[in-house]
Amino acid sequence: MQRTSFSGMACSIARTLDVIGEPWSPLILRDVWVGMSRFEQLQADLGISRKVLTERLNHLVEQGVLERRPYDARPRYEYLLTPKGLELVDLLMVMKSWGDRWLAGSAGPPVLYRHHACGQIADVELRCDRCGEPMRGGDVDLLPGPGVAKTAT
Amino acid sequence: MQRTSFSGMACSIARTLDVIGEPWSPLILRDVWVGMSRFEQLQADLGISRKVLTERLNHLVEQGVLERRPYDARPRYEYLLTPKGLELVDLLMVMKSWGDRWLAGSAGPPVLYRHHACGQIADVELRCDRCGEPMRGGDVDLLPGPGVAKTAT
DNA sequence: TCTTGGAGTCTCTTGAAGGAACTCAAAGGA
DNA sequence: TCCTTTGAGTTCCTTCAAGAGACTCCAAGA
Repeated sequence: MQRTSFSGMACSIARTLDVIGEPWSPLILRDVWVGMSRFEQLQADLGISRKVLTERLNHLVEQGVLERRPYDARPRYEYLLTPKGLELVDLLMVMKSWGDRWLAGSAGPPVLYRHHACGQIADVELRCDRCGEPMRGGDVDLLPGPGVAKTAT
Repeated sequence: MQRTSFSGMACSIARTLDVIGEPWSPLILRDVWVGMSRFEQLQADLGISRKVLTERLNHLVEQGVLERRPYDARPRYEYLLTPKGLELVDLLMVMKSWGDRWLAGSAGPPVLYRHHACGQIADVELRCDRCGEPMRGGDVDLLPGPGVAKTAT
């Protein structure tokens, strides 16, 4: 995996990668999001080594993305999304759209989303939070912000 | 890095990770997006090992995310985003928003986006491509799609 | 002919990922 | 009371990717 940590870079993309950029982490997040919350379930579903799963879960809990909670009098725990983690699911939804579009082939999307608000099968679309118009890679200029060249505090 | 390939999974998130999930790949994409297109520039900016940079660039070219193009009569090449790659930038923009919100701290965002359409400093927001209402992790149900349990073709 | 510079390739070392066996603690059954 | 079961890790060993830096190759220009 990445032996070099990205967290020192003055870049929110790099910092985000330090939270969920390690191998398996996005898939763990996906599984927890859809309700697979226990160690054994995750391990069986992903086929990940138990050692790595332990490391990833610990990291995600430390980063405040998951919460570890006992669900029994015996030492049994489950992992749940925090609000911080739920907002990370945005990323998964965008990955799903891109994968559906470019990698699903003739078989079509493996999974569909039904949007609660309208009840339709839908995908996400990126829009400007100011004007509401579409906002994608080619639609912006980059400017230095206040946090440029500073480490996060 | 991930020794286990995710590409066999019937999941567009996993498949997308097989394209840009390796360490450094999203940062390479970011750099190319903002106009850093040459090997030496990328290596110097990221501090990545030359061997790994070569591997990543080759993989991204194979996957159709980048295009390798000579820019001189001498053997000199530059890397450019393909349309497939430009759509992947959606992912970077969402990572930037999340990182700004949860990791930037009091210093604030290192980088700002100015949206061409409205000229304002803005961030992306996820909306439903059917009804236009906000669409996030908690706003959808998952259904099996036509490509479920099939490998992509 | 020699030098320069971009774009890699090679080699060596370190350490993360895979895989499988082992541990631990509480509950429930014989 | 002791034994078994089960979820949740922990340990250990092997393999292979990442880091670091030296080396190569090739064409242009001095």
